[in-house]
Amino acid sequence: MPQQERAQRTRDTVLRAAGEAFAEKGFLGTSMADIFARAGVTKGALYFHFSSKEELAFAVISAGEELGNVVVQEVLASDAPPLQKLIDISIRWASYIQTDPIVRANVRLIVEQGTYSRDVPNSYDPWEQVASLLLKDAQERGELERSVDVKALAEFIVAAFTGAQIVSYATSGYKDLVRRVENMWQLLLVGLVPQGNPIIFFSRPYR
Amino acid sequence: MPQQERAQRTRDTVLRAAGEAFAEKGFLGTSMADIFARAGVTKGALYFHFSSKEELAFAVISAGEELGNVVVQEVLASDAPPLQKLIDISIRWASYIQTDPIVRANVRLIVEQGTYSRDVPNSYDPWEQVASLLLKDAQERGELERSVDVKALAEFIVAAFTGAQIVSYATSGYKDLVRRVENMWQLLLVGLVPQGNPIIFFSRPYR
DNA sequence: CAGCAAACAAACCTACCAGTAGGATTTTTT
DNA sequence: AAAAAATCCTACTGGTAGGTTTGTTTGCTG
Repeated sequence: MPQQERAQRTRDTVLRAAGEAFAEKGFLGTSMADIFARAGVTKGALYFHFSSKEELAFAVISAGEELGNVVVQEVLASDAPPLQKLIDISIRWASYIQTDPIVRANVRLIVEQGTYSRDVPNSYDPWEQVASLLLKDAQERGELERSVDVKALAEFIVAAFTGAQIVSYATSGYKDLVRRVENMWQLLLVGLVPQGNPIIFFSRPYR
Repeated sequence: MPQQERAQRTRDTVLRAAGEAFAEKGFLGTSMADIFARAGVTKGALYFHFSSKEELAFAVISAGEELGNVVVQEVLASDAPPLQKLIDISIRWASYIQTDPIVRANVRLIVEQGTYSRDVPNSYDPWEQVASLLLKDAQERGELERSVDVKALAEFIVAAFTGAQIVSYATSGYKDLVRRVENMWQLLLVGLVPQGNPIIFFSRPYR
């Protein structure tokens, strides 16, 4: 990794510029010229830090994943009930998608999977893991119907969230994403949460 | 449109080849050379029928949409109850995605929206319309909880289906798509269908 | 001040790509 | 069978892309 502060800074600006460009135009739609022009950096400087376009893309993906991990860790550390935690994670991640170029690039590059030569090992799996964990916890505490197959539900929640993101991007440029995610939870929870459990609040703002 | 049979045939093979290529590699990932090589046709012949890459892509999208319309019309003409119709449409469309290159290309090109210069007017809307219609019908017949906001539900169903498709592609190349869609319905219907209504069957095969 | 990391600059290379031009061939029309 | 129209073919063009090379300059650090 870079050994000077200045280097770290340029690396970061390149990464950010790449994030913006990839988020807007996708991997193949973005040229290296787009990126280093946007970053205000020369070609040489860029290639000093990232040896290829793919490597740069993967760096963006990783940076996005780290932000995801932070969100998950923070929410898990809170003292909310498990279902509430899951909802919080989804909505906080949704608002990250709305605002952070790196995160937007992350989700777009992941959806585009297959345009790269190597392929990332299943990027949805970690989210499913987290969801499964929390759902299982909720079920044990009687806050989720016992008849529900936790794994299947986790799978569905991740897919439904992904779909909300895709459709929201296409129709409103992510503007209505948080609303869509809240909508998802309202429709889902009707059938899955036993009567008499506490109402779940969608407390905004999240950032 | 072509005036000779021979021409119609080459047009069709080009369209099919383009569908396969776009489905596999996306719009920007596909070169015209990919397409006419796959079709076993020369460049000139291709450009006689389609004057640009974008036009070809839009032709593929249209062809896919037509197949979608056929599915919808066929199911609407059946005598199943409205919710069952909606489920049938979703599952039949899912199996089209699994098997038909043109349909696969259609969904991929639509998700990629934004890589083209012109943009298709909201491609999810027609599906939402159909869903709304059927859900409203179901609600009036007492086969759907009265408290449900039909428009919000339709919106969610379309997004959730789209998500299932995206995730299924990334993880299994569409192999588990039908299963995922069935899973979606099972989880959704629990809370939305009043007690005592007929059980809904996922009768396969659909083709 | 010596040595190395970082950044700049510009020319360069190779591959590929969308699209075009104009001629050849096939089919239809007269 | 001749003319006209539709279809198809080959070679070519202009441009862009990712990435390399070479050489120079700036800044940090010991």
